[in-house]
Amino acid sequence: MTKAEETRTRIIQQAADLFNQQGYAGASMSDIMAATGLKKGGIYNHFASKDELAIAAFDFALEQVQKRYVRAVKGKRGSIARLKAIIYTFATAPDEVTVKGGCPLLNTAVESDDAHPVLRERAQRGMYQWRRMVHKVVQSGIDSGELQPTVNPDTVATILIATLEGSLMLTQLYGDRIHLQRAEQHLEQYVDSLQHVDNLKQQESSSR
Amino acid sequence: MTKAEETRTRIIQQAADLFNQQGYAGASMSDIMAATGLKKGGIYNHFASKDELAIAAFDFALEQVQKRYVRAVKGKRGSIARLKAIIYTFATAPDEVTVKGGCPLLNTAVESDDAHPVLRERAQRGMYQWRRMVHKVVQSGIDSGELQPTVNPDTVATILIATLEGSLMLTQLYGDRIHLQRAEQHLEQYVDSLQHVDNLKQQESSSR
DNA sequence: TCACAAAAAGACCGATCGGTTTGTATTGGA
DNA sequence: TCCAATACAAACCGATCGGTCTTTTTGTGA
Repeated sequence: MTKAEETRTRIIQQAADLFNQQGYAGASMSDIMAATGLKKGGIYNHFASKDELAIAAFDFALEQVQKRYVRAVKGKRGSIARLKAIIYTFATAPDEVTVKGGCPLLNTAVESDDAHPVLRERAQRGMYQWRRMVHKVVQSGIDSGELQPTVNPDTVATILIATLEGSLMLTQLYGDRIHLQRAEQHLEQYVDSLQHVDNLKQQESSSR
Repeated sequence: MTKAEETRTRIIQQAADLFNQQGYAGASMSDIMAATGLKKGGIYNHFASKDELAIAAFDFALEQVQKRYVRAVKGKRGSIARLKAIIYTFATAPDEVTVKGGCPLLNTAVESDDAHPVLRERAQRGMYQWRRMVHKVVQSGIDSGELQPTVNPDTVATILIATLEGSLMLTQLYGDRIHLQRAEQHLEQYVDSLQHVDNLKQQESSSR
């Protein structure tokens, strides 16, 4: 990696933190200059505009987050175990050093309600990928007979993501992890309730 | 109501919409001038600063939202019915004309993650009041024997609010109410599961 | 090692930010 | 009805916004 590429990624990392914490409108180029230690010329040499940097920063932040889930799911077998791995991964996200300021998907989705259609579309796509991941895990569980055939994968995805994102918001608002922990426990029960009755005999053997 | 008071509340209403849609940092005084049709002098005659207006707008938006819940809960008897009324009230919030741009609590909580401590504290207090409302309904249900004594009111509050707020975020992100509807259905089942076993015989009679 | 391309600094730009001041309608009570 | 209070408009303010351009510094391949 050449020096220029190093600088570019350094800018992206710092900007990702700032945008995630203060929002796109709330973080100024001056803030990014202060965080990176670079002057305007240095930054605009790598990015044509604030928009371009914001998009690169969002993509970076999302990639960091997604990597954790792919890793967590790969390490488990069975859809129940994988769903629980996703829940656990989200619940322990605040411990990670990756990107500060909470879930970039939630933050961007809420801020770009109205303004900034490009970021909004980015958030939609990122959320869709997450939904699809949950969907696939659930569907394979149904196909293998591990989950009840009446389970709706789309509904599971909505409930899982909504509860996790909502409880993360509460945890961040109060600076108290209890909300995320309650959601984690509740969702584990919920996931267990999707289990096919024939498989219930083995239920107590599952753990992290 | 004198003319001045009328103007003041008109500014607050318009500003509440703008701040809720674009965020505190994203909505400028010029935006508010354009929305109200007033010039700077006209606005600053009623509010000392953008901050003061933002706080007044948040308080107004929150009050509008809270009124709906108080009304919904008052119209029902029994904790199960009341919890379902809260869920239904939230799920149908997008239909209301009150304040545009989603839940002011969620928006403010997410944006004021880091910046703007005053609004953050306002959001904390507003969220606390909502949590307390759910808590009281659950507690009274436990006391009356309608709900299982092992139910934790704090946990119910967290799950309810997190799932609703999270699914609202999804609904807003995609412009699709299906997420809010799934959350509504899921939470109704969840609320039913809190019911004391002795009362299960009457369960099918409950509705909106 | 040297020369050249690329990276970063620094000065500068118009527009817009939140906010103030001063002048002018408008309102409402006597 | 008239006048004082006040609501509002209009012009103005320094600071900061995102962005450009020129100059200087720095990294790098021949």
